[in-house]
Amino acid sequence: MGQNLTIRVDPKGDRPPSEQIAAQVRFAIAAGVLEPGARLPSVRQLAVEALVNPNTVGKVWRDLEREGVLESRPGDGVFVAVAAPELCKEARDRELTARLGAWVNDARSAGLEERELRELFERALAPRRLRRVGERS
Amino acid sequence: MGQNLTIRVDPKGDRPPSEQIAAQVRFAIAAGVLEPGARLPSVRQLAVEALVNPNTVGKVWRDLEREGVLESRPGDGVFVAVAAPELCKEARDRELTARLGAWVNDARSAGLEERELRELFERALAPRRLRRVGERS
DNA sequence: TGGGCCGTCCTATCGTCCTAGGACAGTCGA
DNA sequence: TCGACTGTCCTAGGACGATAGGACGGCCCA
Repeated sequence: MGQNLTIRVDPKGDRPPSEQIAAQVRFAIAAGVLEPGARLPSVRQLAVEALVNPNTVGKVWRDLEREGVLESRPGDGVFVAVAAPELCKEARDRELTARLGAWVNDARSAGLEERELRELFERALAPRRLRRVGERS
Repeated sequence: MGQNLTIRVDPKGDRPPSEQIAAQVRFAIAAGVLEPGARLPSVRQLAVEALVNPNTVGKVWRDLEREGVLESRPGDGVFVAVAAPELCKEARDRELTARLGAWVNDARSAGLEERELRELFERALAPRRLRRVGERS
């Protein structure tokens, strides 16, 4: 594994580009795609790839450094910190739990029963796959 | 059932107040809390309750009228349209499906296995115990 | 040593959304 | 008819984030 990282930004998304980039970097580290010591793309390079302003990328690098996820060496580049995987896994679990909790909350307030929640969940897990009877969970 | 409607707005939420109000109204209609013909609170009254500007509420009422969910009678009030439940149930299912799909997508890209997704889901349905994802007991 | 890349910082500008306050016409009941 | 309500519309302003462009010093290597 290592420097295989592609950042995709939707400028019209409901979350600002800087947050989208930060989330994707954190998830890549949590997933092990980016390991401690790995070099991240330069602000100018990623800005071209993701079609955003270099300042936007720079802001993300600085924010993530303050979190302890990245390590910036001016004149050299930014790198994944040693403690990053731990931090990112925690942040990932926190965020995914919160989002799913909000989803369940909203779905219930919209009048859906638990059975319907499970149905939607199974469909989300296998959107284009027919469920097989007795499939092992 | 009927006029039992409380709107809660988080001014610091990631979604703007107008969308929060619109979503809650749509969900209430889909859930049957608001039935066709029911009167909604006036822009000024709801603005006080939800701590937002009357213009913000007015914008929501107008947007929902363009969707066919509400019916505005100037000088009288706004009311739930006849076709609203159908529209809102469709919108609800569409939104919940999209959000859950994005969640599954994100969780997978963050390195979580299907088993862990199911764990998180079960915990979100019944948040009794607190245990980290993938932690061995 | 010089050139090229690196992150950082600064100011200014733009767009979007909500806020603010006022003005208007329609509706209803006393 | 009058007054109190209703939704609608208008302009102005502020908060926030992204954008734009430039300038600075650090690092590496030919």
